[in-house]
Amino acid sequence: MSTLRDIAKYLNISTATVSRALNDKPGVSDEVRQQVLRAASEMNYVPNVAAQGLVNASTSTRTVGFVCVDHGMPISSDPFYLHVMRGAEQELARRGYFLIVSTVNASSLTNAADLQILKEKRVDGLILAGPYFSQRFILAVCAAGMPLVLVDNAVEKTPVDCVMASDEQAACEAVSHLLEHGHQKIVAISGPKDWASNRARAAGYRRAMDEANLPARVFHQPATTSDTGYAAMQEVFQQAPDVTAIFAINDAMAFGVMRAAKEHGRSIPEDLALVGFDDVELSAHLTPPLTTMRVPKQQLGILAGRRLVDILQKHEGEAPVISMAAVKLIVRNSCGCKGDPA
Amino acid sequence: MSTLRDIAKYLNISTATVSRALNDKPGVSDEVRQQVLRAASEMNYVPNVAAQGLVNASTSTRTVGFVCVDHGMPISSDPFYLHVMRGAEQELARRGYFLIVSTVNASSLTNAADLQILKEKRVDGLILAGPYFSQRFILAVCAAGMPLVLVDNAVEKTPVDCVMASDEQAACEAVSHLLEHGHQKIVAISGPKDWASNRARAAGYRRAMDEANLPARVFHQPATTSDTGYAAMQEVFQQAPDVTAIFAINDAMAFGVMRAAKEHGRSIPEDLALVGFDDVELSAHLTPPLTTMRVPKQQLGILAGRRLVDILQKHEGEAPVISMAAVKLIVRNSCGCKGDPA
DNA sequence: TTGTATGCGTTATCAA
DNA sequence: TTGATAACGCATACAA
Repeated sequence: MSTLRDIAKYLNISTATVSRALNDKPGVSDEVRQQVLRAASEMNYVPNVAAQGLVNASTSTRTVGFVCVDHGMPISSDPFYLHVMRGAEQELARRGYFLIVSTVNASSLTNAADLQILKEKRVDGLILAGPYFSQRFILAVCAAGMPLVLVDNAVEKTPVDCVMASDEQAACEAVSHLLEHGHQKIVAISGPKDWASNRARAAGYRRAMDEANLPARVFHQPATTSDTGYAAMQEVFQQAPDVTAIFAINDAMAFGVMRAAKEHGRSIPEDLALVGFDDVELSAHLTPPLTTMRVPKQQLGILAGRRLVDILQKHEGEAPVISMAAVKLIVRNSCGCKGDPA
Repeated sequence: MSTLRDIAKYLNISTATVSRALNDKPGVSDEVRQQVLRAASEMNYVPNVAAQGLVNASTSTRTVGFVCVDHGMPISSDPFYLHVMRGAEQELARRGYFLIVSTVNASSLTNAADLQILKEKRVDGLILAGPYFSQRFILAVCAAGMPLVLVDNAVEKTPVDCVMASDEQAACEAVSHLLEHGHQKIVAISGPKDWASNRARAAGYRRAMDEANLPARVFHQPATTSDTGYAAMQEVFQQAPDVTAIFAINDAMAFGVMRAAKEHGRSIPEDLALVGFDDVELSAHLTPPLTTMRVPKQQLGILAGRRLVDILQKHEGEAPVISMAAVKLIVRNSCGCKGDPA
């Protein structure tokens, strides 16, 4: 409840000195600095953000925004980004920042600059989570001078800070696992081509196939849901009925694959091997349990938060960096490996 | 980017008048008011929260905090409160408020008033989600004059705003379903006695048993996780080996029950019927699929957000209210009902 | 090293 | 109905 002035009065010095001492600025004798620090803690001083935010734009709100887009789908079935958010919040809190979360619906994403959170200058920086943000939108935010970190997204030409899973390599590993099982006719099922993670994962698939001198084929869908996985599988059954293994670009699509396979009387993994990607909660509990690549969702958030604070505190000096979190193969049964005895 | 002064200058009037017009305060002619409103929208005026927050505490930050506690457990396995948060964010955004999320660890919950979010006066009100907040803590927050809405929690004597599921009635319904299957020896498995939802659900169980003139017995555990569900089940097998049906206070505990039953060679539902509570994502996908009571998690958040804004805007006039969201029985197989042909 | 003075954008008080 | 002006709490340019 006490203010800078209270401390100044108490010590019979000026508020300017108190401010300098508290902010580790030069121009204060060590002795006075100590006194101020002690008094501040005794008097339970807490800076007033509003006042700080008001002063010449140099200062900050120590708040960042976490934005993801509500794409109609029942997000409840995919708490992926919620876990990312948790990670971000955790890291941000550790470094003294607060997190404002905001879900925008896809339609309001056209005009870049009418994110309420931006207009009101409530945040020092933004974490944009998910592939639904368009290049144009992202670049517009950048152009507005707002520090930015992308999660599970990336822009093509311009360098922008982002954190991804190591999609390409992990996809390659997933497909290699299928190859080790002896499969040769392996097809990939994916969502939109222009999503960064899809692109990278498809590339990993292609590399693995190429290294094995096998032809690659990717079936694209407009989304990466269970339903589109199902739809993709119908295509596969029609156009490539002899495939023996599927690499699904994410677990949700893999679920659709399982449903389609069951309807076609193909049992997994005997008649059709399957590997997913993400390792969402459900995957371990399906029949058969899904072999998949585990993306460290919370760590993605931690990395994003950490990077954003670095940018904020270093006054955006350095060039953008791309962070990639390691992904782990989780062997369960859908690939053909034997299950746990349990 | 434009300020009050910009508008004032543009219209050749004073900032005071502009402020009054924009805030629907009396003392402005309709004509001027119209002009101001038009100019504001033309000039793309957005109020500066920092400045508003600085001025005599009368004004607000239009921000509320959503805090839940990190209780060591891998929260990832239970995104319950994340869904609540989504609901809150959605409703709050609709009413022009922002949401700061904050996860505190259990240990820092002792000193009520050192929630950073409170000290810094960043929020106008708080949503406290989950049963982990102690009475003392909650009352301390209230005493600090911070508007407050509880979710899935409630205090004993003092009236505090809160939103719950209709736990008592739903539990009664769940147990009734078991009774309709002809079960008589039905036992309840629960967590801590002093959690509001556990108390209410146990009461519902007791009422149903009582109405059927059957003896009731509740096995308590220190938490409501899969592991404690498993532990509780061990007790049941020892102390009441002849039970034929279990009412688990939540799905997580039900998962533990299923595991224990399998180990004891009791198959569900043939040898042991089971009903859970919450309907988390996983429940539909277990073998057998879990019959359970569906708690509308997102709606809980919506209700909490709505109530908090009401409090904030009505200047905390009226008395606290308890909102209870309806809960729906989801019949699957663990209770003994036949499954879907699918 | 320290203090004085000013401004940030808004609301509130008081006078016109 | 309007306008001038003083706060709000802090950071900083400038003077001492």
